[in-house]
Amino acid sequence: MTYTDKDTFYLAVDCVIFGFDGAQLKLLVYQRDFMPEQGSWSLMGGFLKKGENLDQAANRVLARISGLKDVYLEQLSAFSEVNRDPAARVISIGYYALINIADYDKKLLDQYSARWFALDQLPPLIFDHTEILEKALRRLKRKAKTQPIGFELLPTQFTIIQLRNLYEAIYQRSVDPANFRRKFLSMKLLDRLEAKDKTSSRKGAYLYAFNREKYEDLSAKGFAFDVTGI
Amino acid sequence: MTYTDKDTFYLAVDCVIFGFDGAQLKLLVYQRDFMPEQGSWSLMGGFLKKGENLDQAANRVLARISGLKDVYLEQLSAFSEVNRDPAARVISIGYYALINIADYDKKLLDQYSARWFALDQLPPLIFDHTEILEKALRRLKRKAKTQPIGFELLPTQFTIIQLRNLYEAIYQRSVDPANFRRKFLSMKLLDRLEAKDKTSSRKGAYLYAFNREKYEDLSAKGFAFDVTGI
DNA sequence: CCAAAAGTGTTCACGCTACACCCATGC
DNA sequence: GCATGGGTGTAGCGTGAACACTTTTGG
Repeated sequence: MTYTDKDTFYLAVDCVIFGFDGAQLKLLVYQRDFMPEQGSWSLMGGFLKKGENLDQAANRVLARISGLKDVYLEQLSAFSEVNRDPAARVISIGYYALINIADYDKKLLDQYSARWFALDQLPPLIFDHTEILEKALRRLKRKAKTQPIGFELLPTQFTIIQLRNLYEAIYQRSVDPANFRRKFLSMKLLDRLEAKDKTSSRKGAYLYAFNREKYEDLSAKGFAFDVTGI
Repeated sequence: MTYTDKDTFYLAVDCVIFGFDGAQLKLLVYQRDFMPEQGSWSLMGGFLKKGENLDQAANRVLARISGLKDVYLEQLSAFSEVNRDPAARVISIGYYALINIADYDKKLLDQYSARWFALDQLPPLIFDHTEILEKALRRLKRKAKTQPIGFELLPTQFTIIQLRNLYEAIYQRSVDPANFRRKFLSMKLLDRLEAKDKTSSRKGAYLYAFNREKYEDLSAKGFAFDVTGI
């Protein structure tokens, strides 16, 4: 071995898992079943194994608690304070995931003592997990303006109003319905479907679907998704 | 130890070091003096030690090759492909630094077989260092629009034209002089000095200094640095 | 017909863009 | 006085913000 005089470290991944219930942005956390801090609320995490890279480790951890694969998952950054985990020197790589909360298998909640919390009702989290969450939130707020990642949090069919509710939840402020609608439809990335959602009005609201192929096409031609001015 | 059944890993930091010579954005790289890939061009890097966090390790590495402290340094992300370093499993945390190239101690170039390269004249880099560089460039391009980090690459006194040259170098495109000047001065973060720089014209161009105190003040009051529309 | 939610139109102000123009200075 | 780069003025266009307005439907 070439680097035998160098130190080695435990490496963990911790996942900030976001979901959207139609009104609020929510976070999936669980109660640790091992020491230290057994019983305290924690982000879903796990240790990196020799044969895998960090993205693979994060996907493995996410699949375990959510039952989901092919989920939007993005690396945040490394958290390395010397005493962040009192039990041992562990460097953690933060990730955040966006999942459609309706796809989530509720049976897993009991199995892992997990719970969805609204962001303003979160219990205290262990270690530096609140810091990881804050980084995830900042990243989500930034990315949602310039990448079409909001759709990851919605069902495949959704109304413009639901989409607006999502953006209002992410940015914690109200958004003008008329301008939001125009802004999004002007990008021509949403296909209007025949069906209407009549659960919240007599008139009914058209359902739309995000046309990812069209987005990829336009992106290749220099188009930039942008809803900075909503 | 609590996690004794878990794997451990070497952890490295690799620094993308940017400088600006007045016309071009440049990158400081060096020739490795140890195996593997001895003699190949590489980002400046080093291994994390037990008693320090990643930011400290990156600053240590940077101080060694540049002789500089208190340099702008920001974490990019983790690079963890299983075979990225053929000699051993090493997870690297990428960083990028912005330094005033005039402050740089040229004596260190020989000492470390280091060299400044223009971005379009870079030699091949080892491992995944080109990927780290690309991430650094994307980050720099994004950040320079919304944070006053460009000044880190300039002397404390500079003309508006020099500042514009820097932005043109970062974004690889020409920028309208009139609009750039107005945009920057409208933020009122630059103090105009008495002195003029007469090296490139008879008339002379006023020197300016970035007023960081004013920036901090305004930021606290909700002001957002923004040159997106240059 | 009415209430309520979905969806459209219209005006205004501001900021980016482009480019014409003026200014200061050394030779 | 004129060439050269530094610096200012300004008209036009596009877009976000605000809010009034029309549409649709079940009761």
